Amino acid sequence: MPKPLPVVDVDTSMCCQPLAEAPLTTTEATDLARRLKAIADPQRLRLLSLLMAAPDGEACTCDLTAPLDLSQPTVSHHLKKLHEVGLVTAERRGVWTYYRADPEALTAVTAPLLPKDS
Amino acid sequence: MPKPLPVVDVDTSMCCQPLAEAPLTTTEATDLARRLKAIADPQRLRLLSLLMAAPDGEACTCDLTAPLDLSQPTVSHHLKKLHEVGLVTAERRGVWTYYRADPEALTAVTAPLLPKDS
DNA sequence: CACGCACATCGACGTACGTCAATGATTGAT
DNA sequence: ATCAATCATTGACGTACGTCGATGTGCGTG
Repeated sequence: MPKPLPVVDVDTSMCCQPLAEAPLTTTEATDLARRLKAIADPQRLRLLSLLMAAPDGEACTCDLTAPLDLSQPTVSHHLKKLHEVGLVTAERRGVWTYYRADPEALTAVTAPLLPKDS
Repeated sequence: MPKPLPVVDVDTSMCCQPLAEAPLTTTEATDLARRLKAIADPQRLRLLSLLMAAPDGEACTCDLTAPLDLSQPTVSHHLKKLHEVGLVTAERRGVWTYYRADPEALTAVTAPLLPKDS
């Protein structure tokens, strides 16, 4: 049999005491989820790691299609997704567009998830 | 006109030098993306924050439907998603199921995204 | 045993996502 | 001006996601 639970006033409308104020508002959660969705993809994670491991920390689109084994439009699409949330920067140099991962934007995504910022 | 780019051997098949080895393998990226997808949702982020801010760090399903303004099946679905990747623990006590956020699992998700672990 | 409560599962719906082939846009070179 | 190369955009396809109502499951009470 299960352990006896600390009964308080179960037969009322409220089964437990109300929760404390949540530290994340609706808009905060929406914005954070938007950035998290951008990196919550295997190919985009590999994309970021490829950029960070690249010489001079940058790479053009044509460099990324082969190691990811994806078509050029797909890589362009992923880079756009990452760019929209500010996780990568884009710089056009001649025919090529060089992408670069933004470390500060990455830490800004992980910061709200850490236990406490005391 | 754009700046003159450092030409090396552009007219060959390879436009640039190949990238350095990526620190993320395909399986690593897939696994990390799976856990990131679990938290890349506004409601699940609010769910986690509600759990962490709750008294004793735990709450049952019935406590979470009202502050999230979601139906009970939807909350149950989100809790299952978080449970599948180990971000929350579930403990049945009587009629209620008490959920609790796992701080170590959260830091394990953010760890690979931080700049360097030197 | 029968009833009520909390929770999980199922089925369905609309929407968003990941991917590609085809096409358009822009740049540098001939 | 024409051409080739890189990249972005479009349209389409299958799949997965978020949400709900309805239903099933398990537990505690009378």
